[in-house]
Amino acid sequence: MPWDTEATRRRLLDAAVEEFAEHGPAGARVDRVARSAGINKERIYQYFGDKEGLFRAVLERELQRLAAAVPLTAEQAGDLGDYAGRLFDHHTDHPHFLRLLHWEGLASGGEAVAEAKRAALQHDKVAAVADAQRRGLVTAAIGAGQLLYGVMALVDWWFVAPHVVRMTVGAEGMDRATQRAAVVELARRMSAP
Amino acid sequence: MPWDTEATRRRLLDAAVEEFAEHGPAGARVDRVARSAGINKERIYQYFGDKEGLFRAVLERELQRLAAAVPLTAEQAGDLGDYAGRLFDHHTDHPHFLRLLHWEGLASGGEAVAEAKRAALQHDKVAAVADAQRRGLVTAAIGAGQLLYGVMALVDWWFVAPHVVRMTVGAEGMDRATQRAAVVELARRMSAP
DNA sequence: GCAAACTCCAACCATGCAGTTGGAAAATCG
DNA sequence: CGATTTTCCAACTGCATGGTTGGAGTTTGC
Repeated sequence: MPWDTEATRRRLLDAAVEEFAEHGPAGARVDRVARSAGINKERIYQYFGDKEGLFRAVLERELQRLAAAVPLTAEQAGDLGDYAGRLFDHHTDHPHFLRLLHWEGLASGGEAVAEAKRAALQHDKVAAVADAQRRGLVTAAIGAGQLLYGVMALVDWWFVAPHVVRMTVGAEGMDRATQRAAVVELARRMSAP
Repeated sequence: MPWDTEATRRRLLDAAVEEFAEHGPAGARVDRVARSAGINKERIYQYFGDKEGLFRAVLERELQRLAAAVPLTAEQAGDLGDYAGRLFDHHTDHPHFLRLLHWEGLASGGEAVAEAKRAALQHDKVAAVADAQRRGLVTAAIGAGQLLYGVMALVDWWFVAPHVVRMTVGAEGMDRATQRAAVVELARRMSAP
């Protein structure tokens, strides 16, 4: 039977996403990742260097997926409510990502994973919003960066602070459809010209 | 020299706030808390039971401080932009709290610290917003709970995902005054009738 | 077909860390 | 003052965990 190193890698990453999303960089256990992937622990160190390297690899893969799944072109920037909805949907389908992102934000003090690349990507989105502002589709009362910030904040918080949400809107307000509608509406109102 | 157990307790809590805010429940080191407080580690276990107990004590104290510092009465709920600004100011002055809150959200799966008490407090705020809606000061197009959610999300994200913010608005957009103005404006637009 | 290079694993190691213990100094109570 | 209780601490323990090693099986290049 031939080696399938790519599959080994992927299985490790799949297990690692779960583990890191659940427990964060500090709480994650390398042994658990290996066991859950059915691969020997030593492979992790061979492929990814150390625990932090594994975390970076995991996060980069998820970042790539998000960027591919939820674009924001100049056309699309005209309706930020729609963008908020699409973002919300992606996070609903891939609940790991936002947790990873916020573990990263809380844990890492210095430079972010793939900072330059991500900054460039964000910059493009801000430019798209600025374009929509110029065309009068979106309010120009606030900076484009700040508007984009607002949309991200509105979408993300459900996933990042679910316990506060629960205490605020109650169990009945935790329904995904209701949340989605609220986010879209809030984003629209925020960005209306 | 007489004992001052209250001071011991307080010094431990002060050191623990720093430690937990910086490293989170999993990354925090009990030894470090004790050393930084200049108190023996064993005291922590005597006073707070275990590491988790210490975390709970820390969080409860900060929650109390926030509740006292940034109220939301029915009168005040008429201007959610103002509330957002006050909230922003408190978090700027006490940067530990939001980090603790989000470590809690990410780490703990089950019940939140002092859940019942906090839920009641949030409920009061939601009621205040609902009242403002009835008086026509705030939009009724969205539920009161969802509106409050929006304000919290807008305010908190600066502190919780600073790395993403940095990549989005650039170093020049990280200025506190600019951020505050943006939050207030966004909250106003969101909640305008 | 054989040697070098690569994949994989079980067992091992060192250390960092949450939690404990035994006892000394200080306060309290009679 | 003496007995008892409480505060405090240095030193210890046991274990979980990140990271390593030596070697056996597998593929590839010549």
